[in-house]
Amino acid sequence: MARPAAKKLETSTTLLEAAKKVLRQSGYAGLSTRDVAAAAGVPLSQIHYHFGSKQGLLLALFEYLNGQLLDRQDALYGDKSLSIAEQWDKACDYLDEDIGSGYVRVLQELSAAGWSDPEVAKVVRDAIKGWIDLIAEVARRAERELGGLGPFSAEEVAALVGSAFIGSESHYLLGLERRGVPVRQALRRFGDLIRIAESKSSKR
Amino acid sequence: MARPAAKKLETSTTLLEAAKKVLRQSGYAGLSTRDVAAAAGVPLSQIHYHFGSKQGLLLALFEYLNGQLLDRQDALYGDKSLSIAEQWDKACDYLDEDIGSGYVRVLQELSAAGWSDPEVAKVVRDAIKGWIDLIAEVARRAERELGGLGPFSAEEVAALVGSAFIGSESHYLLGLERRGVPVRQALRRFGDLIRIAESKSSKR
DNA sequence: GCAATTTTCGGTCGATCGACCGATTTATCA
DNA sequence: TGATAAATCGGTCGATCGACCGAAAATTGC
Repeated sequence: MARPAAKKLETSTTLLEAAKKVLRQSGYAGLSTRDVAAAAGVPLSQIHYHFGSKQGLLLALFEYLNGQLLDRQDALYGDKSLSIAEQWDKACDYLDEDIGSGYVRVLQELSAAGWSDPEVAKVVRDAIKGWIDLIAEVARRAERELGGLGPFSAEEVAALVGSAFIGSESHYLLGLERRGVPVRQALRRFGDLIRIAESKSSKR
Repeated sequence: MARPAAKKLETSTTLLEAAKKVLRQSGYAGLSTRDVAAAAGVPLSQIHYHFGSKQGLLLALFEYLNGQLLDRQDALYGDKSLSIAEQWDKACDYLDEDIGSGYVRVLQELSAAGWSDPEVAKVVRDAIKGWIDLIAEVARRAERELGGLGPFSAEEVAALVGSAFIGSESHYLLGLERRGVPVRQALRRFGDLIRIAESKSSKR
């Protein structure tokens, strides 16, 4: 019954890191508690002791990873000295970084797991909703500074940008980029569009 | 011998339809050969007889569904009487239709399965690559008729549009739309942008 | 009508899964 | 130090998985 919070940093954190590693390598379908325990070098029963269940481990993993990213996000969107185009470029840098670290794979796997598991869906959805809200804020700033967003509302721009990034991740994981589809290049090009709009509005 | 002659449907087709149904309801993680066989009303061993393995069933399922969609796609992109904005609207209609029929769920589940399974990835990737190539053609047409695509190449536009649609599907499956993120509404709004560009170019 | 082939069927195998248990060790604090 | 709780450990349970088998039935070709 005892379900302590991560007090002894060692084992529970080791398990989360191991779960991340296994999820990167084998995906959600190939993720077994035994694999995670083996990767962590601890007995199987430790998973249920620390996280209660396999699902508990996954939810804890997502919050663990998301916590690592929150500071980064706040730093990006809180820095008012950056132009919107510079913020966009930075977001693209983050995507490259997250692909390299394997976080994208984990996020997409958990997202897919959410399609079947309402509890997982809630956690992932809330996180992505948070990101989209941040994007909407930037879009509202762009609306003010650049003079409108064409036919789009700020919320619609945020939904589109969020979809484009998530879809790009999916395409990348499928290997489309290596097959000639310029996924990330196209995302970065969008920064040029913002730059054009910014130079127009500054000349006004 | 009063056997129902009307229900002489091929067993393999029955199995594919059953697999589609199970995949819609339980996702890839919850897809077992026994569930499929039960949903189809045939013995388990029929799956391995007709498709060799579980993976063989999945690959056949994707090609089965994709074949149903190919005619529709060709009809959309082959109809030169439609304006680009009308083509966009129709694509949005198709998305609604595919969400309703459950095809989106199946496609996304198979796509996710491809992240771990190279053979599944190849089939899904080739199909999506085909769609993106079609979009690129439309983008080239837009480039000619509307006078350029801003900083984007046709291939980049295709990559962005493809990502946006796939990402929208993922967001929809997560339930983000019901939480106030205007996913499909934003996609449709993009048609307005095309209409603006078309009216400008016609006035030229 | 008969032989060859295709298809259907029930049953079972070995492997793996998540979960759980009791016993043992380690850490915490009076 | 001794008592109490937290944490670790090996082992095992029932369930489910994909795959496979040989026999039976249906279909096809001659």
